[in-house]
Amino acid sequence: MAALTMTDMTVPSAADAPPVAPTSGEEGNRRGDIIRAAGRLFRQKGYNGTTIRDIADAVGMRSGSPFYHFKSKHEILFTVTTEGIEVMLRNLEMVIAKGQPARECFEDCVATHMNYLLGPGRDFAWVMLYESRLLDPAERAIVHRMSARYEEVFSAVLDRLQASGHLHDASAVARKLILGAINWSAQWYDETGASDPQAIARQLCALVLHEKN
Amino acid sequence: MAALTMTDMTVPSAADAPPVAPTSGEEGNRRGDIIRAAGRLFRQKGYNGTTIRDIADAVGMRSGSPFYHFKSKHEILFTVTTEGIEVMLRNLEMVIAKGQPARECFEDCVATHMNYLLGPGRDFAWVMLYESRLLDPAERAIVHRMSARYEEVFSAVLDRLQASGHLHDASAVARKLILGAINWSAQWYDETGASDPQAIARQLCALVLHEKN
DNA sequence: CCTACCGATCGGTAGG
DNA sequence: CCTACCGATCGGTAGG
Repeated sequence: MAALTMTDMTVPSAADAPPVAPTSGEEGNRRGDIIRAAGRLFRQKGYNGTTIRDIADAVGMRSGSPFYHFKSKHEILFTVTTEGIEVMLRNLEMVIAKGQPARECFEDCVATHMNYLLGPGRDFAWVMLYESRLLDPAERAIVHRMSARYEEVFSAVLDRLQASGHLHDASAVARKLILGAINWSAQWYDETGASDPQAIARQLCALVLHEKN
Repeated sequence: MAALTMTDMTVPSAADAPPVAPTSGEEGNRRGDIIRAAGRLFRQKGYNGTTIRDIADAVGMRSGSPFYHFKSKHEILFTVTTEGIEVMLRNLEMVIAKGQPARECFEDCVATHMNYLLGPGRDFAWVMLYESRLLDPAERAIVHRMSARYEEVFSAVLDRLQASGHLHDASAVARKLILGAINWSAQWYDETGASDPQAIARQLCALVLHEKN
């Protein structure tokens, strides 16, 4: 479960060069390449519809080579999935640490969630949402625990929203409904080239919140 | 695209008995058996994670026999998918035909949608929502057209809701957000044994609507 | 709807 | 990270 921190990868020094020259003219971190390619393919064709050969092709490897970096296809799925939740949870906690008023905090949380979901986290978040159920029970339990942690934190935001009179219902069902509206956007964002994530987040807030001016 | 009408299947007369005696002691419609078993398996393990042998086993056939009823595995997926949308669209149009006031109509639509999604349509609706993207482009286009038709009808309901002052935003994005909150319930309904579909529908309405008493 | 089967493909490994 | 390969499984078919 070690964070992949692919987000903050910077240009590595020449000393990091792998022992064997990479196929492309790039630097290192072939492991990260595999994860990113796998994420994209898993989203497009599903986990079971993607072969190790697809992934290897996408990063310019031969079919046996991904197993030098991961011990199984399942481990690739697990890594993509946890990358997805970890980033989302980290983002959420950073927003909350700002200590904004309830309403501003909520809108910021939603916007941040959507910015990742529809932007850089497109593949990772999608795989977490729709493919992680194909993991083994033990792995799925870990993922489930992390998702539960996310909801727990999000729940506190909703509680404050209710206390400030902006939200009437902060129950578990209401929380699921709101998160559903948010997460579902990954399904339709592409086809409607319309709004940006930020704007969608604002519309969601307006839909659910009661203004107190 | 012919409706399967598995919903209104009743006890067939003895004259409908298949030429070859079925393995189990039951009546007919092995095709319907296959569709139902496939729906359940596709939801549990995904389309690509389900084999023809899984489906055949589930209905007590040998692995080659499903191809007597369907010309390919894809055709099974397509049939399950269209069954899902057709029923949902039919249900929606029946509710609208009642001619209720905007607010009552909306709540009825949501409740009906959720009753099918979380009840008898669990497998069909799930496959439509999450597995139909694995269809061929041509088949997917048909499914997409039917979903668009559903949204179109649903959109008219939202427009009336806006006209009556119960909803501020009836835009395409708002529609997607509302449908997302509804559809996402299929993801969490099982684990939280709490509310029934009806109650969830009511909470969704309260969350989104402005009361005008 | 069964028997018997096929060609293709898949995840994964040994050995370097 | 490549070469070369394996056993298992898969969707689908011929013929009855």
